[in-house]
Amino acid sequence: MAHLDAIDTAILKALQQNGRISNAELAERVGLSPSACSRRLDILEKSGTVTGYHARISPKALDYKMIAIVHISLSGQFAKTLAEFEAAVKLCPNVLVCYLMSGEYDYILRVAAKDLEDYERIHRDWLSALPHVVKINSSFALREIIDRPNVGV
Amino acid sequence: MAHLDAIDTAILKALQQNGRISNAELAERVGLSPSACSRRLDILEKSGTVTGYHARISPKALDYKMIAIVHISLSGQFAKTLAEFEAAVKLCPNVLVCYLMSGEYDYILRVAAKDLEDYERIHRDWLSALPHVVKINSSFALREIIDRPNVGV
DNA sequence: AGGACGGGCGCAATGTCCTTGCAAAGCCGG
DNA sequence: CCGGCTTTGCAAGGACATTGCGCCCGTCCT
Repeated sequence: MAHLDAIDTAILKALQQNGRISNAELAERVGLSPSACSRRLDILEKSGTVTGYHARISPKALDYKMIAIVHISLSGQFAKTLAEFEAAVKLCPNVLVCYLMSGEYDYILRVAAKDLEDYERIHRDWLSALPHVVKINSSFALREIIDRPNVGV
Repeated sequence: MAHLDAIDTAILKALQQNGRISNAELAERVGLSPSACSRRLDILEKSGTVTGYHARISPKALDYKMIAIVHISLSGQFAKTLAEFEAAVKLCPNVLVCYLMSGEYDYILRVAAKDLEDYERIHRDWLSALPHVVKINSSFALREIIDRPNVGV
């Protein structure tokens, strides 16, 4: 992942906002010929600077109407304890985000569910089954105020 | 936003995973001719089912190395209080996610910062300036375990 | 039951776009 | 000042997106 100049940054910004823009328009927007732009983007992708392109789907369309924020504490902080927990949590497809945190709880999760009944199932079959957990605290999102894909977009 | 059949769902799933796939390959993947696929996608976009396409950039490349989770309590739950807070929080570009929550705190925020100094600036200039706030609790992500763009991908 | 209607499909054509080779221009170090 | 490296713009060939058109199938109404 080499150094990024102003044009690279412009390419990344444009694709953050519209990831399905054509290469021709992207080139025009950053002030480059299409071929040069395509080659730069190719480098950005292969170097891992661009990690992927994803469509954002209206959650209602997919029937995931519910977001839960789950705080979890483990029974210890040994590397093995953390590793086992993390390996297990990665298997749950409803967990969108998981961070190891500073502060009162060890992990914070963002979980998507179709409804309360679905969340009850996820909680029972997945979250409660995670290893080394000593405390789970679920809160539910009442309303989404902001959900930006990236900083400053 | 009309009803989605199996092919629509397949289109959405494919574009969730790779939002820059060509229409030709998308069509092949869902078992449709390119023209039919293009027309379906057009409908999905215009109906608001697909809300956008976004490149995912390695946070390190953009120098945002730090994620903070911020819990906030307000001085009341009146609609006007909430509305004023929400209007203000939307203006901060570093706030990636904001939910109105059930539970102990009123809002939960996910904030991106370049480093601790940058976060201190955001906290001072933005978060502390939000109206009606009576309590702010910041925790920092030590490590990212999962960050999925969508459910089940 | 039969015909009219409409939604959705595939095919084909045209215009646009992506990609790769190539030569020239810029940049840096020796 | 020169040689090598990088990156650019241009051109060509092949792939792709889009739109019109005719067809098929399911539905509704008589």
